[in-house]
Amino acid sequence: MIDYKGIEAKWQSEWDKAHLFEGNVSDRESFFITVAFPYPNAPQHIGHLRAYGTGDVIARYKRMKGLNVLFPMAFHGTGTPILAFAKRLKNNDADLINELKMFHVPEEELKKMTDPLYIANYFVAEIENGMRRAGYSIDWRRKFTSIEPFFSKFIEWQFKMLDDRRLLVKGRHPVGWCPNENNAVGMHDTKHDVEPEIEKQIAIKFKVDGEESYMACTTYRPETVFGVTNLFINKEASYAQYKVDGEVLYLSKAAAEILKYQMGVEYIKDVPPQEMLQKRCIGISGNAIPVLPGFFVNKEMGTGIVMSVPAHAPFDYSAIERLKNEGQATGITPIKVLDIPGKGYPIPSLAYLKIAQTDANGSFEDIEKATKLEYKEESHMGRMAIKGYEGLSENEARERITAELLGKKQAIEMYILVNLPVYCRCGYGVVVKVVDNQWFINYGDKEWKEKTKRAFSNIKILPVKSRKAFESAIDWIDLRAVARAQGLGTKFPLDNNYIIESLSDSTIYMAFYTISNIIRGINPENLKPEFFSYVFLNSGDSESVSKSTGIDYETIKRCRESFDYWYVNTSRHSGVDLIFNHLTMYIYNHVAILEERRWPKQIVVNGSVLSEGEKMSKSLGNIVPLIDGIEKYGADLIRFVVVAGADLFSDSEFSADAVKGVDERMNFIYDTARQLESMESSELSHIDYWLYSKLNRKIRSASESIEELELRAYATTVLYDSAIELRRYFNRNGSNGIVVRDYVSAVSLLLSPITPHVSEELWHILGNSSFASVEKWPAPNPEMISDKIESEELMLDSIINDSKAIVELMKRKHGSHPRSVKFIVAAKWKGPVTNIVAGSKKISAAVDAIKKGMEDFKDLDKEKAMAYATGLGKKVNSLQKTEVTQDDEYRMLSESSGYLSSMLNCDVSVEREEDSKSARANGAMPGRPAIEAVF
RNA sequence: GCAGGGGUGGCAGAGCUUGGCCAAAUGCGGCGGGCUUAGGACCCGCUUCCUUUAGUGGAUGCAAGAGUUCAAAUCUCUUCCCCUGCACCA
Repeated sequence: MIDYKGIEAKWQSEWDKAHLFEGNVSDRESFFITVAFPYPNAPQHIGHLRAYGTGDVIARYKRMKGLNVLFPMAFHGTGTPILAFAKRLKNNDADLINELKMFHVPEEELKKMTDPLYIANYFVAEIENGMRRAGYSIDWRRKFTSIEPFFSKFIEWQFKMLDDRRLLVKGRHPVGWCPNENNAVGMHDTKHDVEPEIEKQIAIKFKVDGEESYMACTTYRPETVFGVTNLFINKEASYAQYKVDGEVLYLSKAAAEILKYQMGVEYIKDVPPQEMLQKRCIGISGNAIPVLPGFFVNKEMGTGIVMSVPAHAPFDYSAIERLKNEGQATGITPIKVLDIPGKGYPIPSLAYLKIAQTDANGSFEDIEKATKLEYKEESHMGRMAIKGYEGLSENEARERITAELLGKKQAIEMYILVNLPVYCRCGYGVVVKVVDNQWFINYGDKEWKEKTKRAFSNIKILPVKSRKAFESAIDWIDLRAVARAQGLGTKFPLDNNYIIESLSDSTIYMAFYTISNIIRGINPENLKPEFFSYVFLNSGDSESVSKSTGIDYETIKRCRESFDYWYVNTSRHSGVDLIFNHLTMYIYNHVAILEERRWPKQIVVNGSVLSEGEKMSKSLGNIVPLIDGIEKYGADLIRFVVVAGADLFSDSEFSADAVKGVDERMNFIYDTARQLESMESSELSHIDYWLYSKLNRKIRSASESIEELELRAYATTVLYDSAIELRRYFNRNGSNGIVVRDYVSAVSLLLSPITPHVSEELWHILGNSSFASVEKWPAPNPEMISDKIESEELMLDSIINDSKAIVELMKRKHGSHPRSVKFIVAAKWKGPVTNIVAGSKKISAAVDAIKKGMEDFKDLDKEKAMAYATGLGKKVNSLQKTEVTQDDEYRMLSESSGYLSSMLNCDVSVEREEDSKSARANGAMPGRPAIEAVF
C-alpha cells in the first residue's frame, strides 16, 4: 500500500530544500501562470482544489516541457466579507461558529477573531498550509495580500492610469440598502445570505385631465402603451399625491415608500380611492382614459396604478368585461398593438383566455395562465402593428419605446427588489436606494470595447466552448460601480471617502507578482506612480525615477527586468463563474493600461466540484475541508479525482468510490515498480513490442490531451489505460524487466503533473536521483507504435471470443468439454483477396484479380478462390483491411498457444489451411481461423 | 426575460468539430463463471428486445418532432426540459 502521507511530506520537503519551484529570471523561455487569488475568510475545501489544482497541473506540465515557469500566489483581502465575518462572530452567530468548527478552527482562535486583520492572517496561514499540503508548485516568496500598503500603492497607480485615459465616470446607481443601518447591503449582510436582486422597472406617466399632475403606472410591457384604454386602481389601497423630482404624481403609499430612496419624494396629501376614480387621464395618442377599479390590482406592487391594455392583457380584459356586466366601462374597446403572424386574433387576450380554457369570469389562476401564455407567445413571435413601429418584434419595440418615453420624460425609472422580502441581518427589510455621485469604470467606452475585442481575438481560451460566453460578456459589460462606502482595501483616489471595490482592484495585479518579492521592504510612500509607470510601461528612465522616488537604481532595474521577462507568456485561470466579471475586467484593464505585448495570451476556466453527487453546501453539510481530504486520502488521490475527474467545463465529482478506483490503480503501478527487481530481461517478444507500442501511443495521445487541457482524457490514458495494459501484459505472460521499467518510468513522468508525489516516489524507486517534477516530458518514439502488432492482439481477443462460443456449442452437442481445439489459419492467398474487397468494397475487384491469376499465387485454385470471393458478399461493409499476413497470424497463434489453452481450458494446436485435412479448413478467413474441437 | 452550457444505455460519462467501422469507449453497479476454506482483490463472460446447437440474423434505439442524405447520437429547423450567470457579491 502506498503511504501517501509519508511520501507527500518527504517530497514536499525535498522540493522546498531544492527551491525547485522558485521562478527566477533566466535566458530560458518563460511561462507565467496565475490562478485567481483566494479570499481569506474561510478555510479551503476540496472545491478550491479544482482551480488551483488545474493551475498546478499546467504549471508542472509546462515546467517538464522545458519552460521556466512562475506560479505565484497571493491573497485577496479587499471588500466587506471579512468585516461582516468579524461582526457575525462578535454577535455569536451560531451558523458561522458551527461552520468554523466543522473546519476545525480551534475555539481559542475564535475568541481572538475580533480584528479583521487577525482573521485575514489566520486564514491566509490556513490556506497557504493547505496549498502546500496539496503539493502546488508555488513560488511562495512572492506572497502578499491585497490589503497591504505596498499593494495599495500599485492600485492607486492603476486607477491613476484609468483616470488619465478618462475611463472613470460619475453617475447614479441602485444598491440594496438597509434603512436602519444606513448601509449598502450585499449577500453576506442579509439573513440567510440572500443576494438582493434589483430590477429596473419603468413607470409611464399619464397626465390627469385638468390638472398639472400625473398618474404613474409601472409596467413590464411599455410597448403596449398604445393600447391603453383606461387605468386601474385598487379600491382598498391608499393613494396620495407626491411631489416627485418637481412633478406632482399620484402613487400608492407603498410605492412612495420605495421611491423615496431613489428620488426626491415629498408628500402632499392623501387621495381616497373614490376620488381617484373620478379622475380622467390622457393617453399617449391624446385619447381620454378613465380610471377604473381593477379587481386584480396588487397594492404592494409597483405604483399601485396599472395601465389597462385589454387587447393584450387577459386581466385587463377580464376586469373590463366584469365592469361592463355591472353597466360600467361601456365605452371601452380593446386596441390592438401587435399581431402574431398567421394567427390574427381579433382580441388576443380573449383568444388566450379561450386557449387556457377559461373566460373573463375565470379564476385568478386561470387568467394568470392565459397571461403567461400570451406574454410568452407575443414576445416570441409578435410583430408590432402600430404606425412607426410596424414589423418590429416586441423586444425591439420595447427597447425603442422605453428609450423614447424616458427621453420625452413621459416615464420614470424605478428599481424594485425582485426577491422580496430580503432582510438585513439587523432585522430590517432591505430597500433599493439610488446612490448619487457613484463612480464607475466605463466598460461601455466604445473605443475601449473595440480594442478589447481585438485583444480577445488573440487570446487562447480553454476550453474552446467557453469562448462564446466571453464574447457576450465583453459585449455586455457596461458601467461598473467602483467605489464602496465600506470594506477593506485601497481608498478610491478621486474620492477618499470610498474604497475601491474588490473585483476592480484585482484586474492587473498579476503583474505585481513579478516585483512583489523585490519591493517588499521598501517604504510604500516611495512607490510613486512614476515607479510603476517605469516598471510596467517602460516610461521615463530609471535614473530619474530613482531620483524622484528615492528607490535605489538597482532595485528599479531589477523590477523592470523581472516584469519584462515574465509578463509575456501568461496564462490566467479561474472558475467559469468569473467569466462575466473578473475575467472580462481582466482583459479590459490589460488593454487599457498595458502595452499590447503584455495583453493576456491564454485564459483557462474550469467548472466546480460536486461532493457525492451533490453541490457542496453548508446546509447539506457535505463540504469536505481540503485538509480533511488530504489527511484521509492523500493529496495525489484527491488531486486526481477533483482535477482530472471531468473535462474542464463540467463539474467534477468527488466521491469515496472515485478515490478508491484511483487508489487501486496507483497501487498497482506502484507495486509493479517495486517488483521490477525480481524481473528478468530477455529478448523482446510479441507482447513486449505490444507494450512498447501501447506506451508510445499513450505518450503521444497524453501529450496531445494535456496540451489542450483535456485533463480527463489525459488522466484516463495515463492511469486507467496503463493499468489495463499492464494487466494484459502480465496475463499474456509478459515478464521482461527492461520493458516494464521503460513503461513504468514513462508513466511515472506522465503522471507527475497530476500526482506529483507518487510520481516522484516511483521515479526514485526506479533508481533515478533527479526530480521527476522537473524531468523532461517523455517524447513518443513513433517507430515503436505498430498498428499491426496492436491489431494482432485485438485479433487474438476476437479469436478467443469466437472459440469460446464454439466450444460452448460443441459442449452442448457432445455433453463434454473438448480435449483440444485446432486452429486452422486461412490460406495465404485469402489475405490479399480479402484486402482487395475490404479496400474497394467491391467483390468484382477481387474477381478481376483472381481472373488475372493473382501474380503472387500462381498455384491458386481459381474456382475455390472465386467461391471464396463471392462468399464475402454479405460482409463487404464490415471487412477491414489488415497488414497481418498468414505468417503473422500463424506465428501469433503458435506463440500464444499457452494463453489460448488457459483461456479455453484445453489443449490447443495451430496449422495452416494449406496443410490441413480438416473439413472445416475451407471456412477459414484471415483473422478468423477455422476452429475444430476434438473430443 | 436575456446570455452561456447541456439533455446518450441502471448510474456516471465519452462520442458529436471532420455523418458510415456506433447497440455506442471507459468506469461504477447488477448477473453468471473462474481463482479461493471464505471474503476482498484479480481474471473471463453477460448486462435493449427477439432469433440462432459453428463463430449469427433482425427489430427498436442516443429528450420529442420534422428535415437533409444512399447513410444521422453526429448536420438543419422547431418544441420541451435541466444547469449556470445576470453586476457591486467575492
